[in-house]
Amino acid sequence: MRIGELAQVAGTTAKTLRFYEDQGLLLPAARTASGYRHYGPEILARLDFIHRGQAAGLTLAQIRQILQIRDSGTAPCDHVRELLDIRLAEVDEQIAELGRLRETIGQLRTAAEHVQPETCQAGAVCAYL
Amino acid sequence: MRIGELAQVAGTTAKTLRFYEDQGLLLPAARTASGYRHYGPEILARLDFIHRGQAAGLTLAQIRQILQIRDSGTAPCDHVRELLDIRLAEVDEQIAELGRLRETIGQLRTAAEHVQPETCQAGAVCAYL
DNA sequence: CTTGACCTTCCAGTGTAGTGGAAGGTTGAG
DNA sequence: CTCAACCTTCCACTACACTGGAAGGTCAAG
Repeated sequence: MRIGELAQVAGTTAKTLRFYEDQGLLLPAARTASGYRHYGPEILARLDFIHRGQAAGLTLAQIRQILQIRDSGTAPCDHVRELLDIRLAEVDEQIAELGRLRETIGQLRTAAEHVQPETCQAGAVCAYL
Repeated sequence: MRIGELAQVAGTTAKTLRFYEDQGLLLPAARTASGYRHYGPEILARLDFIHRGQAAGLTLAQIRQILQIRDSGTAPCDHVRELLDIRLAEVDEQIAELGRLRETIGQLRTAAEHVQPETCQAGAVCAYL
């Protein structure tokens, strides 16, 4: 499979595949005599893994780490569990923070509802933000 | 007030103040004969406004827009209300999305709990991600 | 008068995950 | 043989809000 075909099958772009290789997420592809990359179908599992990792909100750096453990011959189970725990805690924190932000903005918006333009004439930029 | 002093009083850095001026958030500061910026105390209300806007999750571009309306002599009330509404919807959407992500990751983590390393030996990168 | 803290401008880099485009080589169908 | 469609590398750029550092000018205390 050439890079464009793989990109189409995997639902990405040739540009992104080269980028992934560059970033160490894909091992350097085999080349034809003329320098074209060519791939076997087993690469699809790796790309699917990358996509699943992204769907779970892992960074490419984290995904690369898992792949490198895998490539070194070790099962990355423990590391993956650890990353999922970290990610879970991060998401919980983000949700909590956004909840607080929502509260703040909601209050500002409520206060802004009943303000007359005249009140805005003060020296401040805006009375209710 | 010189820029360093203002930065300290306002809880920011001189670098950031120059950046804000550059970005159009602060009007060009008056200069001394030798080229030093100097500020009156009224600048503090503007900086506080910028900080409140950031705390509400507005981008500097949005804050600049409000300030420019203000600077043009119009009360920015309507625009601020509109921005708060948009921001509220964005935050709600982000919270919803993070909730879905949390669900996904939680399920992956639960599934990963009871996996034996041997299961990882399959051709795939990782059985449970 | 010197020294150190302050100020000036300008250029470059941070992190994330790519995207855009130029310049040039290869492939395969007609 | 030609031509479009594909491939290659390399460099620059996106958004966001700054931050770092170089090179040089200014100010105030001692």
